[in-house]
Amino acid sequence: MEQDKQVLIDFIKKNAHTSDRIVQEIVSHFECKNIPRNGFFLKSGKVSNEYLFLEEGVLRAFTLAVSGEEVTTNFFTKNRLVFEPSSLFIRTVSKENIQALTDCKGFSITYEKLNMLFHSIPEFREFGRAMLVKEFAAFKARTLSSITETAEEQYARLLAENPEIFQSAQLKHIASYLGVTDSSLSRIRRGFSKK
Amino acid sequence: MEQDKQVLIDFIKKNAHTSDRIVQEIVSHFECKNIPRNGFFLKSGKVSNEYLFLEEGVLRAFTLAVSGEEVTTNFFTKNRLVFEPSSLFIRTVSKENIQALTDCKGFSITYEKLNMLFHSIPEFREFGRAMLVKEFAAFKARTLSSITETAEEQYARLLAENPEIFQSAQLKHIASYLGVTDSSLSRIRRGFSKK
DNA sequence: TTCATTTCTTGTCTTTTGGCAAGTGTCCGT
DNA sequence: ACGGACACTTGCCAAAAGACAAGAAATGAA
Repeated sequence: MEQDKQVLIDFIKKNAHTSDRIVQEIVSHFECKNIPRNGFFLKSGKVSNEYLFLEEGVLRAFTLAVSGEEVTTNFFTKNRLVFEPSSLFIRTVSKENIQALTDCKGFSITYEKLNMLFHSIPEFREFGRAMLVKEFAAFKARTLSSITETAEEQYARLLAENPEIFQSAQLKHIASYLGVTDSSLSRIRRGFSKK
Repeated sequence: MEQDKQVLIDFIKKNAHTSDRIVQEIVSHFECKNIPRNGFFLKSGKVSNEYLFLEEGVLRAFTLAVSGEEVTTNFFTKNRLVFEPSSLFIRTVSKENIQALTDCKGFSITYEKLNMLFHSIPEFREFGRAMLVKEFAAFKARTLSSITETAEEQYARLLAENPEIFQSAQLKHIASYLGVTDSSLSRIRRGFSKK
């Protein structure tokens, strides 16, 4: 029985400039993927083997700092791709975990099939490169804002741009993403870092 | 007259698994590129059009924060590639500047030729993807350390891993790279943040 | 509903960092 | 050698953030 892949089809159409027939061929290799809340899309120590389009839900990427606490490195929200480039594409052991904060559903494809499509469909290869570069650029932009903006400004922007994260992530998850402690973030929230 | 491209040849051989003949074909499209100290490899507002292998010298990438001051986002040292992925590959206007801190020499290829080689030589395409992913992974690793490590530890690691940067970069360049002010970095250097 | 666990807030205090600004040092050109 | 521009250091004080701990609020299970 076939799932409704319309959202995935629209996403690929928008980002790969190719015919409807080829888009159909591409999406036919994606499989429905559900991850329950708290389930893992990727565990550190494993080699990532999946490329996921997230149709619904929120995920969080994190790594363990030397001190032992979790540091959130990314959030993933609906209608975007979820993958860990270095582990997936260089086939190395991942340092990151990617965990579902809510029940998630989407469509995934294995590394092997993804590569097969990259080889056989040049437009999809371009799509893959564009998505990789887009992730890279987004990551750079965020890093830059972590240097130039205060935690307060970053919080405000995250809230404006990705409000759905705040429905599912804990305060400490967001705090470590912004590089502050959870008590500091709690104060920032209340609007008075000042006494 | 031909320049000595041996270092470039070795770099590509090490990172692209292909025949000597194809490596020769690839490097034949690279041209000698010299950038004098303080010259720009890329200026913000322009679309990047070059992919550079740096044989000798040090470059610095930076952007202007809203407050107006320069924030160093990267350093490039010899025997690695220099490029700005989002501007080069998505053909967007760059927010970053890449400027030579010392006289630099290397070999560059235009976007157009690079793309042509990516299309005609699958192994070089793989090389390109691997380099992109490698840059991405390195960038992520650095960002992570900026959250989990103190400025002091980051400074120590930068000094251990890229001592050549300290020969050519100013204190304020390194300070903004580490996300601290130059006076703080000066204190860190002396080893007494403590009174 | 009630209890227990977890999450979040808040107060106090300490440490770190930033913002000046003055002082020292270094490099260049004349 | 002199002056000037620039880079770096340092002191002082203020602002920001962290550590720790107590308490409030929310969540979930029985």
